[in-house]
Amino acid sequence: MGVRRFSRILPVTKPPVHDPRRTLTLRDVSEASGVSEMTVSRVLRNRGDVSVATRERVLEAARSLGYVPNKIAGALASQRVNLVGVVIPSLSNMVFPEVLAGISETLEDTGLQPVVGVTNYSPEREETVIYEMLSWRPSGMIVAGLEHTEAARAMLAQAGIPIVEIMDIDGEAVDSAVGISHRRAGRQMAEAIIASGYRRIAFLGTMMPHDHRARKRLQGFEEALAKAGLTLADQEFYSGGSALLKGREMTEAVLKRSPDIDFLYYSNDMIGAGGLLYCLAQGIDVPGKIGLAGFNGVELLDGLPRRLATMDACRLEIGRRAAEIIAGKHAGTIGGEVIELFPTLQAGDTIRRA
Amino acid sequence: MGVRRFSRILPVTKPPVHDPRRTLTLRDVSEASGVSEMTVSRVLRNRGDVSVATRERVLEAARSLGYVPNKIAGALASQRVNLVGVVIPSLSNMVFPEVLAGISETLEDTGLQPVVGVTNYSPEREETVIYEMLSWRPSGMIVAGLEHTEAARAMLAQAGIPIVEIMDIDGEAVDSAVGISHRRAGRQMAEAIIASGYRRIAFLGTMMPHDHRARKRLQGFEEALAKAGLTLADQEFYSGGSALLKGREMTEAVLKRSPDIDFLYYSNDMIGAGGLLYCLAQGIDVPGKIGLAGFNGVELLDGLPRRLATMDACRLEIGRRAAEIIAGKHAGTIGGEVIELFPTLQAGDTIRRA
DNA sequence: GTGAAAGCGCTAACAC
DNA sequence: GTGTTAGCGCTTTCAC
Repeated sequence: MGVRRFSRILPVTKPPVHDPRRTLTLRDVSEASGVSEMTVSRVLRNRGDVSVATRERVLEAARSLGYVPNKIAGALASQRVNLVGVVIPSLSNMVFPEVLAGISETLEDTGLQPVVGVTNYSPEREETVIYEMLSWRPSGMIVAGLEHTEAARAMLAQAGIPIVEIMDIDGEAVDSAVGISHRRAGRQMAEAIIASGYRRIAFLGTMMPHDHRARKRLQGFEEALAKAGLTLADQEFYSGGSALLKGREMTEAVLKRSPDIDFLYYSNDMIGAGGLLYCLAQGIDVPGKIGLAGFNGVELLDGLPRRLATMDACRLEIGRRAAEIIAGKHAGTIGGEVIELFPTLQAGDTIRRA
Repeated sequence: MGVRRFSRILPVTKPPVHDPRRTLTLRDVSEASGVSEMTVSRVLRNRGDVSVATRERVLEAARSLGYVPNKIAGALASQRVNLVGVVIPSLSNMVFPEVLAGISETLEDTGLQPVVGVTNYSPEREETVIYEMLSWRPSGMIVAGLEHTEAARAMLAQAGIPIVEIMDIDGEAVDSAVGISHRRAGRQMAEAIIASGYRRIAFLGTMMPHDHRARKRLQGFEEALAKAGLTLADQEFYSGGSALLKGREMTEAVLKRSPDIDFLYYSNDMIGAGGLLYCLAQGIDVPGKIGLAGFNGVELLDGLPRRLATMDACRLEIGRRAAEIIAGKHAGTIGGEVIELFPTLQAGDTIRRA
């Protein structure tokens, strides 16, 4: 962004607010209310029987002092931490916020709180994030993907808490897993495309060595092509920048280079949307002359002039199921669960009816 | 999403992995290495002088055991927590992930870690999130917006740590603040629009009673209109659903209802983009017959057939500055800073040149 | 360069 | 129903 910015520091109009004074403790509430620390603790946690009178006195004291319990001390003493670590590669891909939404929603009435860590698709960064999270002794961990460093896998396996790897099931899980088979998804899309009569098929995707799920989709896609005696007619990769714009640019590049292409398979909906806008602007007959498909089923597609073919990645459901496993809602099981979800192919308006 | 899904639970192929055994402690490392707990602690924190030999022995023991330090105990003992609470209204509005990126980037080499909480634009939820976060005794808090419940303000003020309210500076900050004046932003956009000769101006926005910043922009916008002797010719509000789609629908509704409208001001870029796509599809002369403008400067706009006029909200910069304040990089100040950033108006291709 | 003792602020377990 | 005691696993401080 080559945008110039100006800033000024306004004069301080009031005294500094955060004098690092000692924060309040149970003892303070105890003294203010004339009730023992232990009973104060009970009131504040709604544990055990406390007379209404004492309870009121304690709550009043706590409220008027502005007491906020120290969970660090509480967690150390009780050996319980109401935190669930969630490790994802990115927040700018809307897929992950949606998974998070599913997790939060399900965790809401369990007293558990998700804590998010972002890895930017870097295995080393992931290892660090996992280490940092485990050092807070969370009640469970939800980690995107099945591919981790040796050390990360070892730490997770050692942690003694439920671990759920999400999004993908094509591989070996540390403990539990909830996701779809991306390889199968790629295969299915290829089969649908071939069945609709397309033959000169190109792939356009991200150049991210660590996006294993995109890689597996492409792999499955090529497997199905091979079974039909086909190979990819062209490929184009990108990294960084506005996905929508990259989609336009890559599409233009591919169509200029290989004018006889009749199908464009994108590794995600955002670049697919860019490609769709480009084709429409060029007056290309979609899906007559050229068909298009993406992956993810993102909400954005609803607003486009034509509905891009895609596959729903079951994001919300994945989040929910993973959270349920952590919350121990699957009675009778103690880890080791693998839940496969099955995405639906939405043909939209960019694949010819077979 | 009316998508059917199927799932099955695959048979467990391996023994459950997370038997909740006791996790390792410093003592375990101490015993395994034959070095005192204290020295082990020093090695693991790189504190004080330790002989190379002992250091090696300790690290080897820790590594082979797979020891992960317990930060809960560490934090309690040292009274230091390397966490920074970040409270934002939403993750699905790309604005906030970008602010987060700025925060993470700046915090990276300070040893501080951001922990994110999401409020869904609910003041009560915000109060809860703030309470929960403060109970972990973070080193600082970054909170979106200046409007909070009484209790939330009180807690923040009491916490004894640096508090930075971000995004907005039109109001009273608890401690420090970094943001732009949304009222001024609305005013500026209105002035630009009027200067370009538009007169029949409509507003299209979210119906979110707690989106104070959108409200302030509209307010500033109307002020500037009034100064020019104008009032809004029409308005339309929405909530929920795909913003891009809503943008199309709202635009259609407004243009049908008020055919003489010559400008559409959107409260965010996403609905603005939907409106733009609608106008282009209808063959409306943009910006000749109708002008359009949004707010935020989102990356997505780069991929659209035409560049929507917008104002950059300085998201990355806001994140960076806020993090710098928390990290204590503004030497000589102890809170109470207010940093105003000045967004740039990007006229794009959807406002007539004056 | 290394170790021993005390205690961070809470809660589990038990007494009364 | 309420209080007392003993830690939780580290780090601080001070001694050696």
